[in-house]
Amino acid sequence: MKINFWLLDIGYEVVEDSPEIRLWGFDGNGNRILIIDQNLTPYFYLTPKEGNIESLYDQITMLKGELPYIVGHYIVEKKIFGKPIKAIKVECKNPDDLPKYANYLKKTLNAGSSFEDDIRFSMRYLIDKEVNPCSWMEFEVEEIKNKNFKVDQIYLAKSNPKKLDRFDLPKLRILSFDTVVYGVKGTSKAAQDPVLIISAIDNNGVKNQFISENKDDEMLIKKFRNFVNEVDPDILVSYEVNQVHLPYLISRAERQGIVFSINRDGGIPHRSVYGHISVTGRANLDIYDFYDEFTQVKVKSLENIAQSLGLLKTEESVFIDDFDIPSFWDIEENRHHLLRFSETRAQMILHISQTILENAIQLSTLVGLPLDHIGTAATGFKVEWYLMRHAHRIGELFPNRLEHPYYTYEGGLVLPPKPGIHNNVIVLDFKSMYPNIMISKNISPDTVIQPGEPEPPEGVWEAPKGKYRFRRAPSGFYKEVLTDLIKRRSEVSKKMRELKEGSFEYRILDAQQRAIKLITNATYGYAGWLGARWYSKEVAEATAAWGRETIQNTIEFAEAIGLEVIYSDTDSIFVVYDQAKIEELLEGVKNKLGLEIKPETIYRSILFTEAKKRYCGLLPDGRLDIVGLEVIRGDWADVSKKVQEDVLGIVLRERDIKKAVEIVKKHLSELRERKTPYKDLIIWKTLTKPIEKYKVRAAHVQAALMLEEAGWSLSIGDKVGYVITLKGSKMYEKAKPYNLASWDEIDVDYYVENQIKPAALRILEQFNITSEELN
DNA sequence: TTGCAGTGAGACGCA
DNA sequence: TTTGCGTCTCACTGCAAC
Repeated sequence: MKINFWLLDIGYEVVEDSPEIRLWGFDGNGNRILIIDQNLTPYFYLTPKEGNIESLYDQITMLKGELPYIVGHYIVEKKIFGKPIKAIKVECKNPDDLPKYANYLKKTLNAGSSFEDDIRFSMRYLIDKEVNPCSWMEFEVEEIKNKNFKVDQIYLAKSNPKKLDRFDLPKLRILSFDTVVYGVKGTSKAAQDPVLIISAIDNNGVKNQFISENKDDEMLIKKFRNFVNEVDPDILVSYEVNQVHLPYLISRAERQGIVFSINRDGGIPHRSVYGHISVTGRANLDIYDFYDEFTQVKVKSLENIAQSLGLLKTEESVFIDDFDIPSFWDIEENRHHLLRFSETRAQMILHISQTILENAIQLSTLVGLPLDHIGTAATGFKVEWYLMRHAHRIGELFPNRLEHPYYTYEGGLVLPPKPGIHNNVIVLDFKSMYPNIMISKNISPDTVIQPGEPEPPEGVWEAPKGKYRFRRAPSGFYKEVLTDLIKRRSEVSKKMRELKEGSFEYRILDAQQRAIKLITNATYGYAGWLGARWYSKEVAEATAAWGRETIQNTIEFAEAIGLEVIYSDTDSIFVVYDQAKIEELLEGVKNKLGLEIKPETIYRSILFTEAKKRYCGLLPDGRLDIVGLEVIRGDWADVSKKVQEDVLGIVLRERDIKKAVEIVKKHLSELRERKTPYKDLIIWKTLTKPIEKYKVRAAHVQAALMLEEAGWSLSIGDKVGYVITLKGSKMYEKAKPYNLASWDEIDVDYYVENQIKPAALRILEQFNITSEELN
């Protein structure tokens, strides 16, 4: 029989010596189903050291008796960096041992290289069968019974999947949960600290709260496990679920001999690639992994993200810090606050997940990674999986990751700005400059002409300063991929224009075009990444060089026709508005450079200091567009950021320097009178390496040490919040974690001289205001 | 010992 | 575990002056 199928999760098992792919998802009627596909044999490729493919083939034939795990081998025509080569496809029984087999054959047979032995079998399946997760396909299947999986139906695949033109989403059951753990000193430890509360809520309004009895969490964990299985969510979501909640629950369960079986195959969640925790048959999403979607939130916490999305109502904002949990739990009449707090968190997680999910699903479909890997896979890998799919279609072998020497090259061009306030300034942007350059110059690892190599008959594109050459034809790997991406994005945008903004289809397409844009724009960076399979310094460097040349020419042209250029950074120029001349510029750039430049923002006025990459513009609707300045930096105390924002507002909207000075003074006297909220004094900084690796003593590292002493365990990527106290003279001596200090210890002078004044003067110095005038 | 100029580490943001 | 460009603060070093 034929069925429609929407893929949610993929895995594989080796059953009785032969591998099977397990596809978890939905049929066309909304049933949760499992399709088992046994129609793929694991394999890798082998190439001979010197040209003689037949002899390598024969050697393998002769070895076959000794190597029962090799089930087949064939000579195939492939390409590597565009060059045709012959390779041997070696098929094996067990997918987990491919690298081992490949190495053995390389050693014994003195073969040259192996390829694709490091591709996980489930990814192999997705690529080879051209299956995209989170999308619809058609399968010829046969129903099977007698397998103990938590699904409505189980089928055996009888055909290869066929892509369907169907874009709706099945009705996904999303379960959000939050755990509260008891811990007297610092970070909770599974060995001693019990789980107090688990709050769970699904997108149908089903909710439950599990509470420990006298800090015994055995029943709580069992009940939660049963609840998950009962609700049977397709998507499990929480905040820090991969690093904190699930590992903790698993570890607590293990200690008490509870089988924490919440997987659809009856198993226990396990750690998988990219540090993510896999719950077989479901997609486990961690809001924490979708950091980049909330760049405006500087200190990433669930509450801050919720607030930025307008999900946090003031009456709900009972916020309880980790270190306050015991006091709320131990005092019976306060306990309801804790219960309410946890429930609110579960609700916030559910809300946030719905905004994330649309983008994640489209990204998953586009790059071909399963939904639960989308958050955890770094950008470079997302690009790479996308490229690998394309490579497979055109018979290109996936290059192995090689060691490359560290190499830097010149990047984008940044012009020093003209300081002061300018009126009516327009920003002109090159749209996707790097991808378009890569297309127009056919820049790709497989089109590079090596030095000394003769020019091909089709001719070459020569990068600025004659550094690199790229053949004009045929089209290279990157050009094909990027052309296709750009074409797809413009098709999606075209469809969107016919739809009502905010409609379901519109939102899906919007998420789609965002996914495409992400991959398109990351391709240049990918090419310059040392870890990339398709790394090419020629590609990265030449693209940047042509980029500089492009913007340079644009600036010169703008100035030649009498436009005043205020500033320029990489692919944008800021000019004083003059309609006729701007039209001339757009036309000229299009004709001369073959690239499109588009008017972007118009500022009523804009303020620059001498510094590059920092400015503040006043938008037509009266909002401030602040770029690079302290206001939008996460490593300044809120009090300084507020002062600077106030100053910018007055300076740009009212042009009243005196008033701006007064407002600074007002903030300073509030601080001196200790009226400034304590939390506005906290400075947050990230630990970017293990504490012992730091070469100089820094304030946030010292604060981190104090936290560790007090029982917290910190890891790379954690933000440390500290305040500057009166004790000591060096900054690192004066710093103290904010939760271990209080207002009385604050060094007011530091906040005056090193926080508020510098932030305010950054702007006011432009108007000759000195530090003394702020006293 | 103090002051200070120069250098580098470290964090974060822009395109 | 996408790139380079850039700002800014503070620690550290070495040297001169006290």
